This record gives sequence, structure tokens and C-alpha cells, in this order.
Amino acid sequence: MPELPEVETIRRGLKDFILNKKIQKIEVFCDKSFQGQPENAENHTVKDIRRFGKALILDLDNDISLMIHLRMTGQLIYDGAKKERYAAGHPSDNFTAKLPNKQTRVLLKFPDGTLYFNDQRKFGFIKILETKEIPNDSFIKKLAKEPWDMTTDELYEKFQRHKNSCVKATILDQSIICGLGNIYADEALFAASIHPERRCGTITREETAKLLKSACAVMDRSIESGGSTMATYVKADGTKGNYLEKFAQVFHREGQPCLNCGTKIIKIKVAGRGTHICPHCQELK
DNA sequence: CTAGGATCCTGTCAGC
DNA sequence: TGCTGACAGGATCCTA
Repeated sequence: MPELPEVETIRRGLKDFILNKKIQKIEVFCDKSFQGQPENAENHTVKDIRRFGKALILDLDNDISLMIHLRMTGQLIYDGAKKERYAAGHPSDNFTAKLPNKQTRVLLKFPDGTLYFNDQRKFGFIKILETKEIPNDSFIKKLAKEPWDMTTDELYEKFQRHKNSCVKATILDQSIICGLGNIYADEALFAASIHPERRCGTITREETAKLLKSACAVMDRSIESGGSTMATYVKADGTKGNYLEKFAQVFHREGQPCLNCGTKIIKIKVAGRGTHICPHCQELK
């Protein structure tokens, strides 16, 4: 689930709660979700919170870091002593539910609150590593540039190298362009009027430029609204996460009219993933 | 090297 | 009601 904008939202939000705070205790409920020895992080202070693509890094004061990847269903929920809650990640009732619960895999105790790592499907993880080893981590090492740092030429060249691959599969590959997931891939392709099944080799330089620009735009917009929306989501209705509705043009909008031309949005399968398109605006050439 | 499919895991929902 | 299969905001591994 959580894609770059959600992880960035978490990163910014958590700073207010855990920066310069000491991890007093780590409790691991699911071994698969935690790699390394919790003791190496306990009684150490969070000095920085960084993000590499969809991975979040907590740097501690002893040259140790915690790398957190939420994958599909991970969530980070900070529950403060004064009952304030900050939650982000895969939207679910866990944001307002009693914690810890069945889906809680790890918790980090701070002096004035607890950070819960919940993850329904157990694909996500927290792992301990030396701060200096982060650049050598197999996942981090492979990450390509994020859309904001990539030039049209760079992306176009990658498209030529993967000319027979569907463009959606290609932009989901974090070693090609970093940050997009299933939502923002669909949104960016729609914004650029590109059908997700187009082969990369058929994408023109002009289309590549538009796609890159669209990717930045949809994620910028999400980051801008993400934090506050998530916060109000947690406080207010408490039912279902609806922050997608604010900006999604196609994602989860199958059956509804395209906001551009009125044609019904349809859902297809591309690269094994549910994919949402406007069949009129995104023609398969 | 690339491209596509299976796989990890739990939960929910549609259809019979 | 109970069963079954499909599917899910990710990434990796295996195969051809």
C-alpha cells in the first residue's frame, strides 16, 4: 500500500513525536516482522528520520538504524500518552482501534507514547542495521532516482532498454524509477494520457516528459494533502479512509465517469495488478 | 540481459 | 450458513 507520498507523510509527522526521544523498549509479536536484536536499539535516542523511496529509516544515537518497510499493508500508529494519535500507512480501522491488537507485529515504547507497527499480511518489516551500512543494503542499493530528480532523457533511455515491457510494469519497478506504486502509477499514466499496456518502446520522448511531470504532480499533491488529511481522518469520522477520494482521478473509480471526458472508468489487469483507466483518454495505440 | 508469473500472508467480499 | 476463488496501495525469486 503505502507509496512514496504516504511514507513521506509518516516521516514528517513522526518527527513531531519521536525525534530526540528515547526508545525505551521494543516488543516483537511476530518474528518475521523484525530482523536483528531489539536490544541494540533499546535505550537509544532517535536522532533523524529519513526516507529512501518507500523505506523509512530511524537513525539512533549509537550508529544503529531501524529500517522500516510497510510493503502492502503496513501501518505506523503513534499513540501518545495524552491520547493524541498520528497514524499513516495502509488505511484500516486499526487507525482508531485499540492497540496493540491482532495485527500488531512490533511496538516501540517511548517516554510519552508508543509507536505501533501493524501489518495484516506480514510483508512489511523492521530491521536493525548499522547506519553506515544503509547504502549497502540490498533494497536501498537498487533504488533508482525519484521522479523529481530524473530527467526525461534518463527515463526515455530506460524505456528503450525495456522496450517490450508494459509501461506500467516498468514504472512500478523501483530500480527504474523510485516511489510510484499501484495508485500513483495509474494516476500518473492517466494524467499523461498513456495506456498502461503500451510497450515502453512506443512511448515518445514527449510522452516520457509528460509522464515524468505527471508523476511528480500526483505525488506532490498527495504529500501536500496527505498529512493533514490523514490526521483529520483519524480524529473525525473514524470509519473508512477516504483521502484517496480527494485526488484520485481513476484509482478505485471503476464504473464512475472520467472527470475529463465522462467515459466510464474501467478496471483491467496489467502486470498482475488491478489497473484503472479511462478507455477514451488512454488509448492503446 | 529482459519479461512474466508465482510467491510470501491474512482478511474480505462476491458468487454459488 | 458455509464453501470457494479472486483480490489486495509491494518486492523478490524463479523460469524461459
